[in-house]
Amino acid sequence: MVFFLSVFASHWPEKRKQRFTMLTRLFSDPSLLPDVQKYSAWVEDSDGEDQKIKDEDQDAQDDMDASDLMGSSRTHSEHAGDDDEDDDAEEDEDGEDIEGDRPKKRGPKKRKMTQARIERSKVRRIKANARERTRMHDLNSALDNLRKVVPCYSKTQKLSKIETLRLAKNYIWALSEILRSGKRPDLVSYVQTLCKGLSQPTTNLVAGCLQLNSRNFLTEQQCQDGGRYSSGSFSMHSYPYQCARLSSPHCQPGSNSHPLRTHGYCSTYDSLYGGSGSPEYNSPEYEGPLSPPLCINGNFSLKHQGPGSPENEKGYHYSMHYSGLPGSRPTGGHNLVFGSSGARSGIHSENVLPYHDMHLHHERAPVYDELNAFFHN
DNA sequence: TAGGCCATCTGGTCCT
DNA sequence: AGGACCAGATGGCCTA
Repeated sequence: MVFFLSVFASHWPEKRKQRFTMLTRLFSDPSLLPDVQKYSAWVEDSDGEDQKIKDEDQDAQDDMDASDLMGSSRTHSEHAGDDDEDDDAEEDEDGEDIEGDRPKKRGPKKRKMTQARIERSKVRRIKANARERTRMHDLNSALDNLRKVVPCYSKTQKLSKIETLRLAKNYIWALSEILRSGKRPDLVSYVQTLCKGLSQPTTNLVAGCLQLNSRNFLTEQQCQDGGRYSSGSFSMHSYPYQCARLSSPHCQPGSNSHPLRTHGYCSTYDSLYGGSGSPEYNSPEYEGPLSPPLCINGNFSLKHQGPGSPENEKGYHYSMHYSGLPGSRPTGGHNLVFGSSGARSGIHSENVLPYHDMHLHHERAPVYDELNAFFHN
């Protein structure tokens, strides 16, 4: 309390703010009533004329009605705000006193807070907190799933939420551009697109994941920041990328051959195009599947979700599918990377994981049939 | 130590 | 009345 007094006394605007917070908290917890009393005393001491707060605090002690405690704590917030307004009036308008004319309390008449109501309110608040936690956990779980399907997934060094969303947006954009143009993008443009709007660390990370020194493109990228994406973002350079084995050594669990494997990363582009990962890289920190388990024809899969996962519980489906041709081997639909055939792009069907390795339990979506048809034609 | 990120609590609002 | 969603506040943790 001494601390509060000293702080409040030395920082008046901050004091008002904290008083507001303090009020709302005090009034939301009857167990803090003693503090309410202290607070009231302090208000009297510090404000002198501010009798209103004290009176209302006393009311809180006497009545403790439900609206003060829970759902309609706004009433007290308003009063706190009113107090602020009064303070402002006292400070800014030098004594324009409207307090006397103002009714003490607005809105519907408050109902008496019985002990039972207090208890119900507490229980309601606890349940609401639990629901909110669950909701946020579900949200985070979904975000984790998103992290797994954007480039540069790592369990050990996760992208932040905002960066994950940005990268996902860019990733969708990049894939859309690929589908729209039907052309293989050059790596630089690909990375540029992925890194639009990302922070510098994430940009470096993505670039690193894609085995590209970010300095090679950062300047250009930054020049483009704030501008519109150009349809020419993906040019027609013929990079000799090949669709590496998605099970390539440096991306295999336990293989640890990628430099970024020190952070548990593996890149999509690297996987798809046969990055320069060299076998000497070793890291023991691989902890999960590559991100994303995707071939550029739009098929990707998520790690198998247990029956208890929120998505499964709620019947969500990530419709990433095996898209093999009828009668073909299951891997047939995966050997296309920015090209119309595996031969043309230097891809062979053995360069991708077997169907059962990559796609555990996904359904088939018409859109991917269309995409496959597009790439096959 | 400042700043970023995150989890949690909380109250408001809307809807059923 | 209660649940879902949202945003603000807060404190902890981590890193440059």
